[in-house]
Amino acid sequence: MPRVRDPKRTRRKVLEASYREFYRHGFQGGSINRIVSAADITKGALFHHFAGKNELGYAVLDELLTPAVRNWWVEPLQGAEDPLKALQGILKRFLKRLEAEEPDTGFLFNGSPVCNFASEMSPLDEGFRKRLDDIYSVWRNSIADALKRGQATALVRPDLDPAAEADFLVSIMEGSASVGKVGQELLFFRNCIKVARAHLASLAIASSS
Amino acid sequence: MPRVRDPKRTRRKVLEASYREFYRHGFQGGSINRIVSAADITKGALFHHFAGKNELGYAVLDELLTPAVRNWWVEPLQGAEDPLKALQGILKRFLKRLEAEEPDTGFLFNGSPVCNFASEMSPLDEGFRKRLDDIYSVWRNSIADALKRGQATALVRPDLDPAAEADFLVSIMEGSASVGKVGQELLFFRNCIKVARAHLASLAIASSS
DNA sequence: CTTGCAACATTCCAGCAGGTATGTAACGTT
DNA sequence: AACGTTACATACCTGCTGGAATGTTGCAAG
Repeated sequence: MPRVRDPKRTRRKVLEASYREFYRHGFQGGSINRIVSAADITKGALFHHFAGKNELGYAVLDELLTPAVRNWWVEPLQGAEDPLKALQGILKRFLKRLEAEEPDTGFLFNGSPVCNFASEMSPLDEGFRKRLDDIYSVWRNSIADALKRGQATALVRPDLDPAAEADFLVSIMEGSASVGKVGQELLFFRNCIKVARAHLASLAIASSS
Repeated sequence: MPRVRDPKRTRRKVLEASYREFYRHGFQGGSINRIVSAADITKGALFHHFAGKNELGYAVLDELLTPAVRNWWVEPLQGAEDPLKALQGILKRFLKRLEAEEPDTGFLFNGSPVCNFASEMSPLDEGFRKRLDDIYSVWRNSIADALKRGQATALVRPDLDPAAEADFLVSIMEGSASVGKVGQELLFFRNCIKVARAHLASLAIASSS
């Protein structure tokens, strides 16, 4: 019997336990029973807050992963005057985080949460596909818009296609996460980021100063 | 009862049906029962040829996906005198294949088979991780070696890191497959390949001819 | 011609999956 | 203080999963 009632907190616990479970075992491989015991609640509580496993996955995407993308990419980019510098900064920040995280629970071992959902569920369920499409659209648009602004202020080469560059960059991020988790070595990520940063540098208008 | 006995053929049928099943539903989401009925055999036959579900997945990696990577990347690269031209050719060939495939069964909807296995299973099972690590190592080494040869013959800029470039390229291929399958539009792949080809072009030694 | 094993086919099963039905206690409302 | 609703808790259920056990038949060697 519940000693104290705190629906917001309960919902949060379920959501975060679900995130960890799905991150580790995948969505289909993730177990409701394990989520329940990890969150230290009961199945009745879970199904009171969420209609089913799919809705639980949707909520993880909507309420945890979408904000994470906003935090990592959208916000840093929309406030920046030099988009290329901002992108370089994001990559640097990302690498620092990789170096700081402990094994087994982080990016280096489990890859990108968004990409994992996308790989597994987007061909299987339209609800997942739609939400993932939204996430990637926001992500890509934030980069493309920043590059466009950079072109307008003569910081970025005018001959390149901002949308194509954005697609390319997101692919690099998600691809390196998926491939890198197999080898589980930081060097792989360092390599990808090194080349990506050189590529970014080549997008600037060559200044003759 | 079996009318004709053809163990090689039976094994092949199981293997290919398993590949399709795992490609569509993932490994954990893939069902042995569906494989059995799709291959039009019985469960006894399947377990006669394969010790369990994991071994079946291993066999798909070893006998189907490893050869595919060799065919698409290793062989074209090891016989080429100009590695950059060869890489451009592979990208062209890949795009042609994307344009030719029918919906729902192909790359555009289901992504890269190797990457799907990697995303889902490499953190969960060491047998999978090891095999996937081998596949990616072969892939990356074939690119890195080709670039090194290009440096030796003064076709590729000497200041770049072949291993890092290889890691970067593989990430692009796998990343675009994972992200692109969400949107299911050819334009995304065209964009990625366009930028990738421009990047490849920038790796050549600037000829003043 | 039989004998033996490989190549299947058939049947069955324990376990866990997601989900439901129902019960009960906390808590805001009037 | 009585009531109704929200927020849980407990127990249970059906379906499917991977896999084991056992049965049967083709086929090649001796």
